[in-house]
Amino acid sequence: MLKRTKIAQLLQSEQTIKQVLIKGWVRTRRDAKDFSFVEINDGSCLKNMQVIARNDLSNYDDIKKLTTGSSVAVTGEMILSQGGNQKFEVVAETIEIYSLAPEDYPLQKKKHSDEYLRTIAHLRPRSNKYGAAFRVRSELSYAIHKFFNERGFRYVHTPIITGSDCEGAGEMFQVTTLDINNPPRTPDGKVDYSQDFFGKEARLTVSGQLNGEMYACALGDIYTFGPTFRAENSNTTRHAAEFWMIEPEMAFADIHDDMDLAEDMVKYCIRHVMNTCADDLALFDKFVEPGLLDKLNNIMNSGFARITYTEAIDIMKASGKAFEYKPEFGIDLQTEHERFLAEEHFKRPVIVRDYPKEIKAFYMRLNDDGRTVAAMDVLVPGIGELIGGSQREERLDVLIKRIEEMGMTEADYEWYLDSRRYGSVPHAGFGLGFERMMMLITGIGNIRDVIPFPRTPKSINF
RNA sequence: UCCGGCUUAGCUCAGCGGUAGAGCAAUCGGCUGUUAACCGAUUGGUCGCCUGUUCGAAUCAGGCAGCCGGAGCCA
Repeated sequence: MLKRTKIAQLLQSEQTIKQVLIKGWVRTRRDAKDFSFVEINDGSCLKNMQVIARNDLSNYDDIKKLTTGSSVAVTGEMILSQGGNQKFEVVAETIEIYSLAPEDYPLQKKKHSDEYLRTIAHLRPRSNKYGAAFRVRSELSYAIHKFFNERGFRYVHTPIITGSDCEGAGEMFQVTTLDINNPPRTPDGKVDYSQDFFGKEARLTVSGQLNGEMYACALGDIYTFGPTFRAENSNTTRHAAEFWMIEPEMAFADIHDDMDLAEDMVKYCIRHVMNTCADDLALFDKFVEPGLLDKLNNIMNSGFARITYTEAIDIMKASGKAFEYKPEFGIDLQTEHERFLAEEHFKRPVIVRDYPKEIKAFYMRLNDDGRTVAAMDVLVPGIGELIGGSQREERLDVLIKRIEEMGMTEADYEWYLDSRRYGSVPHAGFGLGFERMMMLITGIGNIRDVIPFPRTPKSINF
Protein backbone atom coordinates (compact mmCIF):
# COMPACT_ATOMS: atom_id res chain seq x y z
CA MET A 1 0.00 0.00 0.00
CA LEU A 2 1.53 3.27 -1.14
CA LYS A 3 1.76 5.91 1.57
CA ARG A 4 1.04 9.56 0.99
CA THR A 5 4.01 11.90 0.76
CA LYS A 6 3.72 15.60 1.37
CA ILE A 7 4.70 17.92 -1.46
CA ALA A 8 7.23 19.77 0.66
CA GLN A 9 9.11 16.50 1.12
CA LEU A 10 8.90 15.48 -2.53
CA LEU A 11 10.33 18.78 -3.69
CA GLN A 12 13.41 18.20 -1.54
CA SER A 13 14.13 14.97 -3.37
CA GLU A 14 17.46 14.65 -5.17
CA GLN A 15 16.07 12.42 -7.89
CA THR A 16 12.95 11.23 -9.63
CA ILE A 17 10.69 8.74 -7.83
CA LYS A 18 9.01 5.77 -9.53
CA GLN A 19 5.79 5.91 -7.57
CA VAL A 20 4.33 8.59 -5.33
CA LEU A 21 0.96 9.33 -3.76
CA ILE A 22 0.02 12.94 -3.16
CA LYS A 23 -3.19 14.40 -1.80
CA GLY A 24 -4.28 17.98 -1.91
CA TRP A 25 -6.44 20.71 -3.39
CA VAL A 26 -6.50 21.84 -7.01
CA ARG A 27 -5.15 25.37 -7.42
CA THR A 28 -5.59 25.60 -11.18
CA ARG A 29 -5.95 23.41 -14.23
CA ARG A 30 -4.76 24.05 -17.78
CA ASP A 31 -5.71 21.86 -20.72
CA ALA A 32 -3.23 20.77 -23.35
CA LYS A 33 -3.98 18.77 -26.45
CA ASP A 34 -3.82 15.24 -25.10
CA PHE A 35 -3.65 15.93 -21.39
CA SER A 36 -4.32 18.40 -18.65
CA PHE A 37 -1.99 20.17 -16.22
CA VAL A 38 -3.39 20.05 -12.70
CA GLU A 39 -1.64 22.06 -10.00
CA ILE A 40 -1.98 20.51 -6.55
CA ASN A 41 -1.28 22.24 -3.25
CA ASP A 42 -1.38 20.31 0.02
CA GLY A 43 -0.47 23.12 2.40
CA SER A 44 2.87 21.60 3.32
CA CYS A 45 4.65 24.37 1.47
CA LEU A 46 4.03 27.32 -0.78
CA LYS A 47 4.85 25.46 -3.98
CA ASN A 48 2.36 23.34 -5.90
CA MET A 49 3.00 19.99 -7.57
CA GLN A 50 2.23 20.01 -11.27
CA VAL A 51 0.38 16.85 -12.25
CA ILE A 52 0.13 15.61 -15.84
CA ALA A 53 -3.25 13.95 -16.41
CA ARG A 54 -3.23 12.14 -19.76
CA ASN A 55 -6.44 11.61 -21.68
CA ASP A 56 -6.06 7.83 -21.43
CA LEU A 57 -6.94 7.93 -17.72
CA SER A 58 -10.21 6.08 -17.20
CA ASN A 59 -11.89 9.05 -15.52
CA TYR A 60 -10.42 11.73 -17.81
CA ASP A 61 -13.88 13.21 -18.47
CA ASP A 62 -14.27 13.86 -14.75
CA ILE A 63 -10.72 15.18 -14.44
CA LYS A 64 -11.54 17.80 -17.07
CA LYS A 65 -14.22 19.04 -14.68
CA LEU A 66 -11.75 19.64 -11.84
CA THR A 67 -12.18 23.16 -10.59
CA THR A 68 -10.09 25.36 -8.32
CA GLY A 69 -10.59 24.18 -4.75
CA SER A 70 -11.43 20.56 -5.59
CA SER A 71 -9.71 17.82 -3.59
CA VAL A 72 -7.87 14.88 -5.12
CA ALA A 73 -5.47 11.99 -4.51
CA VAL A 74 -2.92 11.32 -7.23
CA THR A 75 -0.60 8.38 -7.80
CA GLY A 76 2.08 8.39 -10.43
CA GLU A 77 5.74 8.80 -11.26
CA MET A 78 7.59 11.94 -10.25
CA ILE A 79 9.82 12.93 -13.15
CA LEU A 80 11.92 15.94 -14.08
CA SER A 81 9.66 18.61 -15.53
CA GLN A 82 10.07 19.83 -19.10
CA GLY A 83 8.64 23.18 -18.09
CA GLY A 84 10.83 25.87 -16.66
CA ASN A 85 8.94 26.81 -13.55
CA GLN A 86 9.30 23.64 -11.53
CA LYS A 87 11.91 20.97 -11.01
CA PHE A 88 9.56 17.99 -10.78
CA GLU A 89 6.12 17.01 -11.97
CA VAL A 90 3.99 13.92 -11.46
CA VAL A 91 2.67 11.91 -14.40
CA ALA A 92 -0.60 10.57 -13.05
CA GLU A 93 -1.45 6.89 -13.11
CA THR A 94 -4.62 7.42 -11.13
CA ILE A 95 -6.46 10.51 -9.96
CA GLU A 96 -9.09 9.94 -7.32
CA ILE A 97 -11.47 12.85 -6.96
CA TYR A 98 -12.58 13.34 -3.36
CA SER A 99 -14.79 16.32 -4.01
CA LEU A 100 -15.46 18.83 -6.77
CA ALA A 101 -15.65 22.44 -5.64
CA PRO A 102 -18.70 24.10 -7.21
CA GLU A 103 -18.41 27.20 -9.35
CA ASP A 104 -19.13 29.51 -6.44
CA TYR A 105 -15.86 28.60 -4.68
CA PRO A 106 -14.93 31.99 -3.20
CA LEU A 107 -11.19 31.87 -3.87
CA GLN A 108 -10.52 32.78 -7.47
CA LYS A 109 -7.32 32.36 -9.44
CA LYS A 110 -6.47 36.00 -8.93
CA LYS A 111 -5.27 38.39 -6.30
CA HIS A 112 -7.85 39.16 -3.65
CA SER A 113 -7.90 42.08 -1.27
CA ASP A 114 -7.05 41.42 2.39
CA GLU A 115 -10.40 42.95 3.33
CA TYR A 116 -12.29 40.43 1.21
CA LEU A 117 -10.21 37.51 2.45
CA ARG A 118 -11.01 38.56 6.02
CA THR A 119 -14.67 37.96 5.24
CA ILE A 120 -13.78 34.38 4.34
CA ALA A 121 -11.28 33.81 7.13
CA HIS A 122 -12.24 30.14 7.18
CA LEU A 123 -10.99 29.69 3.60
CA ARG A 124 -8.17 32.19 3.33
CA PRO A 125 -5.45 29.79 4.54
CA ARG A 126 -5.91 28.08 1.16
CA SER A 127 -4.45 31.15 -0.54
CA ASN A 128 -0.73 31.54 -1.09
CA LYS A 129 -0.27 34.52 1.17
CA TYR A 130 -2.28 33.24 4.11
CA GLY A 131 -0.97 29.71 3.79
CA ALA A 132 2.48 31.24 4.08
CA ALA A 133 1.47 33.45 7.01
CA PHE A 134 0.14 30.59 9.06
CA ARG A 135 3.06 28.29 8.32
CA VAL A 136 5.26 31.11 9.61
CA ARG A 137 3.02 31.49 12.66
CA SER A 138 3.54 27.84 13.49
CA GLU A 139 7.30 28.01 13.03
CA LEU A 140 7.51 31.20 15.05
CA SER A 141 5.65 29.54 17.92
CA TYR A 142 8.09 26.68 17.82
CA ALA A 143 11.02 29.09 17.75
CA ILE A 144 9.78 30.74 20.94
CA HIS A 145 9.60 27.44 22.79
CA LYS A 146 12.92 26.30 21.37
CA PHE A 147 14.67 29.50 22.40
CA PHE A 148 13.51 29.37 25.99
CA ASN A 149 13.90 25.63 26.30
CA GLU A 150 17.51 25.79 25.12
CA ARG A 151 18.18 28.39 27.81
CA GLY A 152 16.66 26.40 30.63
CA PHE A 153 13.46 28.39 30.97
CA ARG A 154 10.41 26.48 32.23
CA TYR A 155 7.08 26.86 30.47
CA VAL A 156 4.40 27.88 32.98
CA HIS A 157 0.67 27.83 32.29
CA THR A 158 -0.86 30.80 34.02
CA PRO A 159 -4.65 30.98 34.31
CA ILE A 160 -6.90 32.24 31.55
CA ILE A 161 -9.75 32.98 33.97
CA THR A 162 -8.76 35.18 36.85
CA GLY A 163 -10.46 36.34 40.01
CA SER A 164 -8.28 39.40 40.10
CA ASP A 165 -9.64 42.52 38.42
CA CYS A 166 -6.41 44.35 38.99
CA GLU A 167 -3.74 42.85 36.78
CA GLY A 168 -3.19 46.41 35.71
CA ALA A 169 -3.11 46.16 31.95
CA GLY A 170 -6.44 47.35 30.66
CA GLU A 171 -10.15 46.65 30.43
CA MET A 172 -11.19 43.05 31.08
CA PHE A 173 -13.92 40.73 29.83
CA GLN A 174 -16.21 39.41 32.53
CA VAL A 175 -16.80 35.69 32.83
CA THR A 176 -20.10 34.65 34.40
CA THR A 177 -22.75 31.94 34.36
CA LEU A 178 -25.37 34.27 35.83
CA ASP A 179 -28.41 35.12 33.74
CA ILE A 180 -27.56 38.68 32.76
CA ASN A 181 -31.22 39.43 32.13
CA ASN A 182 -32.20 38.39 35.62
CA PRO A 183 -29.20 38.17 37.95
CA PRO A 184 -29.56 37.42 41.66
CA ARG A 185 -29.43 40.57 43.79
CA THR A 186 -28.15 41.38 47.24
CA PRO A 187 -30.51 43.23 49.61
CA ASP A 188 -29.00 46.57 48.52
CA GLY A 189 -29.76 45.86 44.86
CA LYS A 190 -26.31 44.96 43.57
CA VAL A 191 -25.62 41.80 41.58
CA ASP A 192 -24.96 38.97 44.01
CA TYR A 193 -21.77 37.43 42.69
CA SER A 194 -21.60 35.02 45.62
CA GLN A 195 -24.08 33.02 43.56
CA ASP A 196 -21.92 33.15 40.43
CA PHE A 197 -19.88 30.15 39.30
CA PHE A 198 -16.73 31.08 41.21
CA GLY A 199 -18.55 32.77 44.07
CA LYS A 200 -17.09 36.11 43.06
CA GLU A 201 -16.50 38.18 39.96
CA ALA A 202 -14.27 36.52 37.37
CA ARG A 203 -12.59 37.86 34.26
CA LEU A 204 -10.38 36.83 31.36
CA THR A 205 -6.72 37.48 31.97
CA VAL A 206 -4.96 40.52 30.55
CA SER A 207 -1.53 39.28 31.60
CA GLY A 208 0.01 36.29 33.30
CA GLN A 209 2.85 38.35 34.66
CA LEU A 210 1.92 38.51 38.32
CA ASN A 211 1.42 34.75 38.38
CA GLY A 212 4.57 34.28 36.32
CA GLU A 213 6.63 36.18 38.87
CA MET A 214 5.57 33.70 41.53
CA TYR A 215 6.91 30.81 39.47
CA ALA A 216 10.12 32.63 38.59
CA CYS A 217 10.64 32.99 42.32
CA ALA A 218 10.54 29.21 42.58
CA LEU A 219 11.76 27.67 39.32
CA GLY A 220 14.23 30.41 38.42
CA ASP A 221 13.67 31.29 34.76
CA ILE A 222 10.18 30.79 33.37
CA TYR A 223 8.03 31.94 30.48
CA THR A 224 4.39 31.93 29.59
CA PHE A 225 2.98 31.74 26.09
CA GLY A 226 -0.77 31.83 25.80
CA PRO A 227 -3.91 33.74 24.94
CA THR A 228 -4.60 37.11 26.49
CA PHE A 229 -7.69 39.29 26.35
CA ARG A 230 -8.31 43.01 26.33
CA ALA A 231 -11.78 44.55 26.26
CA GLU A 232 -10.40 47.86 25.04
CA ASN A 233 -12.36 49.46 22.22
CA SER A 234 -9.22 49.69 20.14
CA ASN A 235 -9.73 49.95 16.41
CA THR A 236 -6.25 49.83 14.97
CA THR A 237 -4.12 47.58 12.83
CA ARG A 238 -2.08 46.59 15.87
CA HIS A 239 -4.72 45.63 18.49
CA ALA A 240 -6.99 42.65 18.92
CA ALA A 241 -9.32 41.65 21.74
CA GLU A 242 -7.78 38.17 21.84
CA PHE A 243 -4.09 37.76 21.18
CA TRP A 244 -1.16 35.65 22.28
CA MET A 245 1.50 36.93 24.57
CA ILE A 246 4.89 35.67 25.63
CA GLU A 247 5.99 36.66 29.11
CA PRO A 248 9.38 35.51 30.36
CA GLU A 249 10.41 36.18 33.92
CA MET A 250 13.91 35.71 35.34
CA ALA A 251 14.89 35.47 38.99
CA PHE A 252 18.22 37.06 39.95
CA ALA A 253 18.13 39.34 36.94
CA ASP A 254 18.15 43.09 36.39
CA ILE A 255 17.00 45.42 33.63
CA HIS A 256 20.15 44.81 31.59
CA ASP A 257 19.68 41.04 31.67
CA ASP A 258 16.12 41.72 30.58
CA MET A 259 17.20 43.78 27.57
CA ASP A 260 19.78 41.16 26.59
CA LEU A 261 17.13 38.46 26.70
CA ALA A 262 14.70 40.48 24.61
CA GLU A 263 17.27 41.23 21.93
CA ASP A 264 18.54 37.64 21.82
CA MET A 265 15.02 36.27 21.57
CA VAL A 266 13.97 38.52 18.70
CA LYS A 267 17.10 37.67 16.73
CA TYR A 268 16.79 33.95 17.43
CA CYS A 269 13.18 33.86 16.27
CA ILE A 270 13.92 35.73 13.07
CA ARG A 271 16.82 33.42 12.30
CA HIS A 272 14.69 30.34 12.90
CA VAL A 273 11.90 31.51 10.60
CA MET A 274 14.37 32.55 7.90
CA ASN A 275 15.87 29.09 8.03
CA THR A 276 12.60 27.17 8.00
CA CYS A 277 10.26 29.34 5.89
CA ALA A 278 12.50 30.73 3.17
CA ASP A 279 9.92 30.36 0.37
CA ASP A 280 7.17 31.91 2.44
CA LEU A 281 9.33 34.89 3.41
CA ALA A 282 10.35 35.32 -0.23
CA LEU A 283 6.67 35.71 -1.09
CA PHE A 284 6.24 38.38 1.57
CA ASP A 285 9.40 40.12 0.37
CA LYS A 286 8.02 40.15 -3.17
CA PHE A 287 4.34 40.98 -2.65
CA VAL A 288 3.77 42.26 0.88
CA GLU A 289 6.74 44.32 2.03
CA PRO A 290 9.47 44.91 -0.55
CA GLY A 291 12.78 44.95 1.31
CA LEU A 292 11.53 42.67 4.08
CA LEU A 293 14.47 40.27 3.89
CA ASP A 294 16.95 43.14 4.04
CA LYS A 295 15.11 44.51 7.05
CA LEU A 296 15.19 41.16 8.84
CA ASN A 297 18.86 40.66 8.08
CA ASN A 298 19.54 44.13 9.40
CA ILE A 299 17.73 43.36 12.64
CA MET A 300 19.59 40.08 13.05
CA ASN A 301 23.00 41.53 12.39
CA SER A 302 22.87 44.89 14.14
CA GLY A 303 22.92 45.54 17.85
CA PHE A 304 19.75 47.14 19.13
CA ALA A 305 20.31 50.76 20.12
CA ARG A 306 19.93 51.25 23.88
CA ILE A 307 19.09 54.62 25.35
CA THR A 308 17.34 56.02 28.38
CA TYR A 309 14.01 57.75 28.19
CA THR A 310 15.75 61.01 29.11
CA GLU A 311 18.20 60.57 26.23
CA ALA A 312 15.31 59.80 23.88
CA ILE A 313 13.63 63.07 24.84
CA ASP A 314 16.89 64.94 24.27
CA ILE A 315 17.42 63.32 20.87
CA MET A 316 13.94 64.31 19.76
CA LYS A 317 14.32 67.85 21.08
CA ALA A 318 17.65 68.24 19.29
CA SER A 319 16.27 66.79 16.04
CA GLY A 320 14.36 69.96 15.29
CA LYS A 321 11.51 67.82 14.02
CA ALA A 322 8.03 69.24 14.57
CA PHE A 323 6.16 66.66 16.62
CA GLU A 324 2.45 66.88 17.20
CA TYR A 325 3.11 66.00 20.84
CA LYS A 326 6.09 68.04 21.99
CA PRO A 327 8.81 65.89 23.59
CA GLU A 328 9.19 66.86 27.25
CA PHE A 329 10.28 64.80 30.23
CA GLY A 330 7.17 63.24 31.71
CA ILE A 331 5.16 62.58 28.57
CA ASP A 332 4.43 59.08 27.39
CA LEU A 333 6.11 58.24 24.11
CA GLN A 334 3.57 58.60 21.31
CA THR A 335 3.42 56.57 18.12
CA GLU A 336 5.11 59.39 16.23
CA HIS A 337 7.99 59.42 18.76
CA GLU A 338 8.48 55.67 18.58
CA ARG A 339 8.50 55.76 14.82
CA PHE A 340 10.96 58.63 14.72
CA LEU A 341 13.40 56.87 17.01
CA ALA A 342 13.27 53.46 15.33
CA GLU A 343 12.72 54.43 11.71
CA GLU A 344 14.38 57.80 11.25
CA HIS A 345 17.00 58.32 13.92
CA PHE A 346 18.46 54.85 14.57
CA LYS A 347 17.03 52.96 11.58
CA ARG A 348 17.04 49.76 13.64
CA PRO A 349 15.38 48.47 16.81
CA VAL A 350 15.80 50.69 19.85
CA ILE A 351 15.43 49.81 23.51
CA VAL A 352 14.34 52.74 25.63
CA ARG A 353 14.63 52.34 29.41
CA ASP A 354 14.20 54.24 32.69
CA TYR A 355 10.84 55.90 32.17
CA PRO A 356 9.23 58.41 34.55
CA LYS A 357 7.50 56.43 37.27
CA GLU A 358 4.23 58.32 36.78
CA ILE A 359 3.57 56.76 33.37
CA LYS A 360 4.47 53.18 34.25
CA ALA A 361 3.01 50.32 36.27
CA PHE A 362 3.27 49.94 40.04
CA TYR A 363 5.43 46.80 39.96
CA MET A 364 8.35 48.38 38.08
CA ARG A 365 11.47 48.90 40.17
CA LEU A 366 12.09 52.45 41.37
CA ASN A 367 15.50 53.74 40.29
CA ASP A 368 17.88 55.49 42.70
CA ASP A 369 16.98 58.87 41.22
CA GLY A 370 13.54 58.43 42.76
CA ARG A 371 11.73 59.65 39.68
CA THR A 372 12.27 56.94 37.06
CA VAL A 373 11.62 53.20 37.03
CA ALA A 374 13.61 50.35 35.48
CA ALA A 375 11.22 49.82 32.60
CA MET A 376 12.23 49.08 29.04
CA ASP A 377 10.40 49.07 25.72
CA VAL A 378 11.72 47.56 22.51
CA LEU A 379 10.67 49.73 19.57
CA VAL A 380 11.00 48.34 16.06
CA PRO A 381 10.62 50.00 12.67
CA GLY A 382 7.12 49.69 11.27
CA ILE A 383 5.53 48.24 14.37
CA GLY A 384 6.38 50.53 17.25
CA GLU A 385 6.30 48.86 20.63
CA LEU A 386 7.09 45.18 20.23
CA ILE A 387 8.09 44.42 23.81
CA GLY A 388 7.42 46.07 27.13
CA GLY A 389 9.26 44.92 30.21
CA SER A 390 10.89 45.89 33.47
CA GLN A 391 12.93 44.92 36.45
CA ARG A 392 10.35 44.29 39.17
CA GLU A 393 10.24 46.09 42.49
CA GLU A 394 11.51 43.47 44.92
CA ARG A 395 11.57 45.71 48.04
CA LEU A 396 8.38 45.15 50.00
CA ASP A 397 8.20 48.60 51.58
CA VAL A 398 8.86 50.42 48.30
CA LEU A 399 6.30 48.29 46.50
CA ILE A 400 3.60 48.91 49.09
CA LYS A 401 4.32 52.62 48.89
CA ARG A 402 3.94 52.54 45.10
CA ILE A 403 0.62 50.69 45.41
CA GLU A 404 -0.63 53.41 47.73
CA GLU A 405 0.71 56.21 45.53
CA MET A 406 -1.20 54.89 42.56
CA GLY A 407 -4.44 54.69 44.52
CA MET A 408 -4.60 50.90 44.42
CA THR A 409 -5.79 48.59 47.18
CA GLU A 410 -3.02 46.73 48.98
CA ALA A 411 -5.42 44.00 50.08
CA ASP A 412 -5.91 42.93 46.48
CA TYR A 413 -2.23 42.06 46.18
CA GLU A 414 -1.52 40.15 49.38
CA TRP A 415 -0.63 36.93 47.58
CA TYR A 416 1.62 38.86 45.20
CA LEU A 417 3.32 40.67 48.07
CA ASP A 418 4.13 37.31 49.68
CA SER A 419 6.86 36.87 47.06
CA ARG A 420 8.50 39.98 48.53
CA ARG A 421 7.92 38.87 52.12
CA TYR A 422 9.55 35.48 51.77
CA GLY A 423 12.93 35.32 50.10
CA SER A 424 12.50 38.27 47.76
CA VAL A 425 15.05 38.51 44.96
CA PRO A 426 15.79 40.92 42.13
CA HIS A 427 13.93 39.73 39.07
CA ALA A 428 12.89 41.01 35.67
CA GLY A 429 10.78 40.09 32.69
CA PHE A 430 8.85 41.36 29.73
CA GLY A 431 5.76 40.90 27.62
CA LEU A 432 5.90 40.33 23.90
CA GLY A 433 2.88 40.50 21.65
CA PHE A 434 3.15 37.40 19.49
CA GLU A 435 1.12 38.89 16.66
CA ARG A 436 3.29 42.00 16.65
CA MET A 437 6.32 39.81 16.05
CA MET A 438 4.36 38.06 13.29
CA MET A 439 3.77 41.43 11.67
CA LEU A 440 7.44 42.32 11.98
CA ILE A 441 8.60 39.06 10.39
CA THR A 442 5.99 38.77 7.62
CA GLY A 443 5.58 42.45 6.81
CA ILE A 444 1.81 41.99 7.03
CA GLY A 445 0.41 45.32 8.15
CA ASN A 446 -2.76 44.33 9.98
CA ILE A 447 -3.00 42.20 13.11
CA ARG A 448 -6.27 40.75 11.76
CA ASP A 449 -4.27 39.05 9.04
CA VAL A 450 -1.77 37.23 11.25
CA ILE A 451 -4.38 35.56 13.53
CA PRO A 452 -6.41 32.70 12.06
CA PHE A 453 -9.76 33.99 13.33
CA PRO A 454 -9.30 37.54 14.64
CA ARG A 455 -11.46 38.97 17.42
CA THR A 456 -11.82 42.75 17.35
CA PRO A 457 -14.52 45.17 18.51
CA LYS A 458 -17.86 44.35 16.83
CA SER A 459 -16.36 41.36 15.09
CA ILE A 460 -16.46 37.75 16.27
CA ASN A 461 -17.29 35.71 13.18
CA PHE A 462 -16.25 32.13 12.62
C1' U B 1 -13.75 56.33 21.85
C1' C B 2 -12.31 60.61 18.39
C1' C B 3 -11.15 62.29 13.16
C1' G B 4 -11.39 61.08 7.95
C1' G B 5 -12.82 57.87 3.91
C1' C B 6 -15.57 53.95 1.71
C1' U B 7 -20.15 50.65 0.82
C1' U B 8 -22.57 49.55 -7.35
C1' A B 9 -22.24 42.05 -10.78
C1' G B 10 -18.73 36.38 -7.34
C1' C B 11 -13.98 39.83 -6.96
C1' U B 12 -11.63 44.84 -8.13
C1' C B 13 -13.70 49.23 -9.57
C1' A B 14 -15.94 53.24 -13.13
C1' G B 15 -20.49 55.99 -13.41
C1' C B 16 -22.07 61.18 -9.56
C1' G B 17 -29.94 63.85 -11.03
C1' G B 18 -33.01 61.09 -16.50
C1' U B 19 -34.61 53.97 -14.79
C1' A B 20 -26.71 50.46 -14.82
C1' G B 21 -20.85 49.65 -17.27
C1' A B 22 -15.55 47.63 -17.59
C1' G B 23 -11.71 44.20 -16.26
C1' C B 24 -11.08 39.69 -13.82
C1' A B 25 -13.75 35.22 -12.17
C1' A B 26 -17.52 31.68 -13.58
C1' U B 27 -20.05 28.87 -17.70
C1' C B 28 -19.68 27.08 -22.88
C1' G B 29 -16.59 26.48 -27.22
C1' G B 30 -11.66 26.70 -29.65
C1' C B 31 -6.20 26.30 -29.50
C1' U B 32 -2.10 24.75 -27.22
C1' G B 33 3.99 21.15 -22.77
C1' U B 34 1.09 24.85 -20.10
C1' U B 35 2.92 28.27 -15.81
C1' A B 36 -2.79 32.66 -11.74
C1' A B 37 -1.77 30.12 -20.27
C1' C B 38 -4.12 32.10 -24.71
C1' C B 39 -8.55 33.32 -28.23
C1' G B 40 -14.00 33.78 -28.78
C1' A B 41 -18.97 33.79 -26.84
C1' U B 42 -22.43 33.75 -22.74
C1' U B 43 -24.36 34.41 -17.94
C1' G B 44 -24.57 37.78 -14.03
C1' G B 45 -26.79 43.74 -10.10
C1' U B 46 -34.32 45.66 -6.37
C1' C B 47 -26.36 50.38 -6.87
C1' G B 48 -25.48 48.75 2.31
C1' C B 49 -30.30 49.92 5.15
C1' C B 50 -34.08 53.74 6.54
C1' U B 51 -36.10 58.60 5.82
C1' G B 52 -36.31 63.03 3.04
C1' U B 53 -35.64 66.64 -1.41
C1' U B 54 -37.23 66.09 -6.64
C1' C B 55 -41.65 65.10 -12.14
C1' G B 56 -37.48 61.65 -11.66
C1' A B 57 -32.19 59.41 -6.90
C1' A B 58 -26.80 54.63 -7.62
C1' U B 59 -26.07 59.98 -8.09
C1' C B 60 -28.37 65.36 -3.50
C1' A B 61 -29.50 65.78 2.20
C1' G B 62 -30.16 63.47 7.14
C1' G B 63 -29.92 59.11 10.22
C1' C B 64 -28.21 54.06 11.06
C1' A B 65 -25.00 49.91 10.18
C1' G B 66 -20.63 47.68 8.46
C1' C B 67 -15.74 48.05 6.62
C1' C B 68 -10.99 50.70 5.92
C1' G B 69 -7.16 54.30 7.40
C1' G B 70 -5.15 57.60 11.25
C1' A B 71 -5.15 58.89 16.63
C1' G B 72 -5.75 57.41 21.79
C1' C B 73 -5.18 52.94 24.97
C1' C B 74 -1.48 49.18 24.80
C1' A B 75 1.16 43.78 23.43
